[in-house]
Amino acid sequence: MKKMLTKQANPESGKKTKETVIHSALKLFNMGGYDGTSVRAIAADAGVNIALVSYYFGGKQGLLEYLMASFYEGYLEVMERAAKEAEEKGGTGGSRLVYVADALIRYQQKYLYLSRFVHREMTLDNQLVRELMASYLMKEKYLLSQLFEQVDPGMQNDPLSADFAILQYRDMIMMPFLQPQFLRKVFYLTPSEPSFRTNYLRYIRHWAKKVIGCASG
Amino acid sequence: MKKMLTKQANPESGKKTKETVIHSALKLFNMGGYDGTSVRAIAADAGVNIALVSYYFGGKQGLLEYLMASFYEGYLEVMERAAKEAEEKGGTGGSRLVYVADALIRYQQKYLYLSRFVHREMTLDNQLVRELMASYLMKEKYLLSQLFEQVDPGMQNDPLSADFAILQYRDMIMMPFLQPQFLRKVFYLTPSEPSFRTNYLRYIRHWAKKVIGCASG
Amino acid sequence: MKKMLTKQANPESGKKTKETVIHSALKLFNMGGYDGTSVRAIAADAGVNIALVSYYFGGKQGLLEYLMASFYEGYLEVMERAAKEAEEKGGTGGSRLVYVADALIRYQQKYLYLSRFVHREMTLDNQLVRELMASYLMKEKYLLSQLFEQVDPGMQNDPLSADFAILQYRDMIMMPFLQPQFLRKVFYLTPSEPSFRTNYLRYIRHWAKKVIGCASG
Amino acid sequence: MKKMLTKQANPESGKKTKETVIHSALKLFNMGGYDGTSVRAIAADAGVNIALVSYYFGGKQGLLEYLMASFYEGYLEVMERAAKEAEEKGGTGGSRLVYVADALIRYQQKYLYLSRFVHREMTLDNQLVRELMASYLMKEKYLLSQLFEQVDPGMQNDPLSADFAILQYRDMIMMPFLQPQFLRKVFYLTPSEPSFRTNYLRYIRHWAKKVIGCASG
DNA sequence: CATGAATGAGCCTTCATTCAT
DNA sequence: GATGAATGAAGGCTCATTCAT
Repeated sequence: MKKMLTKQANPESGKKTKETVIHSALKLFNMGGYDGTSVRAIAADAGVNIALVSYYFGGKQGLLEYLMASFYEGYLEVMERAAKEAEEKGGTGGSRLVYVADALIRYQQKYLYLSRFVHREMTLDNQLVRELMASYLMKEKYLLSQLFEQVDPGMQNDPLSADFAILQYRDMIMMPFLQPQFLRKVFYLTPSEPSFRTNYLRYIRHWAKKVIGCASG
Repeated sequence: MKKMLTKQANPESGKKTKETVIHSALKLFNMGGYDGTSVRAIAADAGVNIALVSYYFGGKQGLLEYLMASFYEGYLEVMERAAKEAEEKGGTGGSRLVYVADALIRYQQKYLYLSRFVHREMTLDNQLVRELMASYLMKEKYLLSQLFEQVDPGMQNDPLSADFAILQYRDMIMMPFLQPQFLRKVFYLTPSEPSFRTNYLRYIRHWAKKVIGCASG
Repeated sequence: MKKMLTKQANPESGKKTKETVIHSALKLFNMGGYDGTSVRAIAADAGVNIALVSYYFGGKQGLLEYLMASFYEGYLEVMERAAKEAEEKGGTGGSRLVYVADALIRYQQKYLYLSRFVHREMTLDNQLVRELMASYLMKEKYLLSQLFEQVDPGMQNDPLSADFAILQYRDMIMMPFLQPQFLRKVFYLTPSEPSFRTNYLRYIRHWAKKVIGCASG
Repeated sequence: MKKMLTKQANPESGKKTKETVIHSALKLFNMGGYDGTSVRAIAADAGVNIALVSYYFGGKQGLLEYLMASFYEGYLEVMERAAKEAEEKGGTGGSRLVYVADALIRYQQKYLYLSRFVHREMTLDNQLVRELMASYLMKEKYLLSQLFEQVDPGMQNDPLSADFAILQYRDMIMMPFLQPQFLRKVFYLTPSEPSFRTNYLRYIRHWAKKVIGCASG
């Protein structure tokens, strides 16, 4: 009797439940961080059984790794493709930077919680982060370097400045998503809105033209 | 025998022990984050009794609040004083930005662990962060706005761009300390070294001249 | 090997384990009191995991409230039913008092540990006790008053004396269970034995006849 | 400087502080019980240093034993003297019971907190209680038996009834002090007030006359 | 596929006490 | 006589996970 009520046969629950868990996890991770969020809380928020997290992802750590990998694989893929497309389209170096930034901002807007969570978690200094840095972030740097090489070969005179520019470019793209509530409360900016992207890209174009020293097309 | 080692008469213990605890806490918080670090681990690292954390700070949460407040009070004080000094010294607007950045980078280099920890913890979205944002970050924004008003009155035509510039300036100053191991592993930069400050300030000067559009003096 | 012993498949565990915990709790509470007994000790005595107390009762306090409520609900139900039955049976007023006392003594003999524990805990002066007093003990007083009204309307001349009689009646019923080891060690009486009830009821009958002033039938 | 404020030279503090501690201890013990009250809370309530409890009484347990012994020594002394005085005064047996009850109620009214605390703590079943029972309560029973022997030699026919009468007499005397807040909230009686003693003694006189079967003079 | 009882480890906090001052 | 820093032990509770169903 009781079982029939709780253990309802849900033919499509398999995939759906998993996504519900992920959604709840991201929501709570963004409030309390990974370590500050319990599997219990996630399951409760998702309205599913506690054991399911272990069941689906092989434990809390598995969920973390799944999320990190998901983000970076998508992120790097977007970056790679956008860079290629920008190259094919031609245009000035600055326009290429803006094009890639646009794609990455779209991606992060699409996966708002995920992006923020991953960016924050990557500021820790533990083994998992080191491993992810050794793979994903190395590739990210490689892609960025390639992008900037094409963009501004003249800057190679001051390699350090070039690095700083790359760093700032990267930072500019992720910053609004790492600290959305700061932008919202202090600057009344809402990184999740489409209009934000438009406005921010204008600034990035300005930045590219001035700092990198090339027209943005 | 063992007692003689642990319960030694230490006339200056009071303050010293407290600082030892703080040092260990920051060290471990930087590796595992606040929630990922246990009071036990802190006490063990500091070589003191577990109960002391509650004894001195009124609990783990009290330690957190103490650290957050310590950082921001110092940080804002440095920013305020540097802004005033820069103004008194005269010079172009760009030079003022560089001067303030210099002071803040020095401050963060001095409190390396603390800075990084606070910056990361502020990306969470819980009540404590909201409270701190309502006080400290509001004042930070106020100081930054004042600084930029003096610097570049002409930028007011595009208020949004001005906000983005302020945001980027702020971000530029704290980014190396939020992600030091990323800079180290991926870009071979060491934010803790004095030479880093010198090099980075050169870039900031460049940035100020180009993006803000004023000579750096 | 060890796992096979501890994590045995026990189809009826759910209820059984809970009762084991309750039994151990009452046993230990009677020796050391509520505050003097640790959850660890209860779990150890019951041979179950410590976490189960929180799992089943929502914490130590929850266990306390569960026990208190369990006792009083049963106690008041017995009192109410016995009073009604005594009324239906007719008989003198004194016989009604004896009938109700009999039922309540039986109840307390059945739940020996529980009765003693609850009686003692109710002598404290904290919020929980005040809440329980506001509900259960008010009803108890109401039932007793009704019982005595029927029994001895003539006593209303001295309402204070009537109150004292009620109090003494109530006290007479619970006293042997609040201080069993005192009765045992000092008076060689064993409240848990059936013979005790028989003898004690004889005294109660005597008391009713003399103090209340009505034959006991 | 600071020391002068906190460590004031108090010439009479020695004895006064000790009594302050006792007073605070009893106050808190009555609310939360012995195990439910921490030494810290007592010291805080008394406004003295935490270490003083260990210093004065040799630990929390020492304080407990001190209080228990204090109560029973006074209680038994009062009972013994009152019994002797009642005998010297002559009068009926019932008047003797009332006289002794009067003295004991006065004593408990004088040491309200202490009485209640001791009565409750004696309902536990631990080693300390057993020890105290072996000495003090045995003597109490001896005194009571003597008192009742003189009072009602005829009751010896039913020795069990005599025991029950003694028990009820004893219980009648201590009950109002074991459960004062019950009397107050449920019956609007205030055992601490002088008028309560007067009224209650009238009932006791009634009880003695009827139950024990001797005039109260 | 999904459940929930049960576990062992660990969490943070508070305990009563000690000791040098 | 009195203090307060410091301790080791224990407190209640929550953690992520497992396993039989």
